Amino acid sequence: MLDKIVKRSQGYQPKQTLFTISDKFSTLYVVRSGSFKTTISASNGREQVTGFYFPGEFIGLEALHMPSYQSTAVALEASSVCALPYKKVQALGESMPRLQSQLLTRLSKELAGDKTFMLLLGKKTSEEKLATYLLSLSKRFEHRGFSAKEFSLTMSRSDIANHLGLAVETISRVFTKFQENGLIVIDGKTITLANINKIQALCG
Amino acid sequence: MLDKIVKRSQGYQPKQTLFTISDKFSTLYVVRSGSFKTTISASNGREQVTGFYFPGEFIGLEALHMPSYQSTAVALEASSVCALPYKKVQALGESMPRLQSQLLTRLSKELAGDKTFMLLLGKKTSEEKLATYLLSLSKRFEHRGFSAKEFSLTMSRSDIANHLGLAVETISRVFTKFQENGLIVIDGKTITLANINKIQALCG
DNA sequence: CGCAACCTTGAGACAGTTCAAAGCTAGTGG
DNA sequence: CCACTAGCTTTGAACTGTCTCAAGGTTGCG
Repeated sequence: MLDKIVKRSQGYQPKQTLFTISDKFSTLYVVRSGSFKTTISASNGREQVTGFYFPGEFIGLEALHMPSYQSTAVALEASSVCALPYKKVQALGESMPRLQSQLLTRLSKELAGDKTFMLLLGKKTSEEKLATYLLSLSKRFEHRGFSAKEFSLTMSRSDIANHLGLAVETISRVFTKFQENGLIVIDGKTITLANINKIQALCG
Repeated sequence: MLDKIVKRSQGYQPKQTLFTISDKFSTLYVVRSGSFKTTISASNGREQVTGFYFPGEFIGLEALHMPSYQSTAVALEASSVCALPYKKVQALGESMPRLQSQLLTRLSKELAGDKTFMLLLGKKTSEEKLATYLLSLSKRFEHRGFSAKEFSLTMSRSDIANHLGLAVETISRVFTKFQENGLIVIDGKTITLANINKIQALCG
């Protein structure tokens, strides 16, 4: 269905920018391969990682009907995307309510996810935060047909820490503790969830 | 436009529930008068206030195309809403792309707001949090044609604290400090922003 | 008017931060 | 193919913003 409006499928290098807050909004992106992070920043330079995006997921939904993007999106590794020029999506949507409906579904799911994430940021301890985060990644990968137990952490410790509202050092310590307790095994960028039940129990 | 699908306009008492997480999703609500809060809760009983809603604002958007609501909505004062049965919204949307477009806009704005809120929860100090919150309320009221400087805090200190990821005691202390520094004046439930520039400067 | 819920203030405790330094890893060019 | 460097990660130790606990004030409803 979307084939008709995919403008191009483009490659990105690690740290390459997909769009910036100051860019005019024109295009929705769907991750084809690799992974991305989105960030927003406060006036004083502090940054918040607002999300990570994997194959099949939409980037830029929060900018729909806005003059410009509301965040900055950056590739975490060698990645590629499908670009959906929004004008075409909209034009096609007029005759295909299903398409708009698809978008509504994606948006409301991301919204629901963000509300859940507020609970994490506002109420959880560092261990609960990391446990919840790892499990959420696991479920997303599983949903897309990948292993729920073993996957690659393409984002840096610092990105994870920032996203979860913690200092890098804290994340590092919790990773170490989880490993000592046999919950996970880390080998380079690859993490294995050795005891998903125990991780689940730690989520709070 | 929406007149055709408004099912009823109903009144709610303080603390009365609009919907619960366990309720089947069927209806979108638009606040007509008063105010509401939405919350989600963790398995262990901890709760997070995910948002406050004032006249003209939609409640329940994150449940679109979901089997059930994703949060609980409760009236903060005597309030009323317009109920939009989603089936009718959807049916009408087929022939009126504008309507779906309206929904997309609302959703993406709420999404953008939530991303900004992550920055607050993850990176700001207690003073920055409260300053940002007060200013955000001020802008929302101004946008709807009410005073930007003086309005009623219909939610409890405890709701504010919870929403901002702080303890009630901390919020109380910051309110006191802001008052001592001449930033605000509080009289019962009414707050006056005495020095918006200074508050703005504190937002971080 | 009296009770229950809410708000404020104080003092001590602690989770997570900051600062500092050493270990590791991956990418680059000779 | 190895040596070198820059950036990332880990670990330790001291510090601090916010929380928790406790108690006294205030508000508003019935």
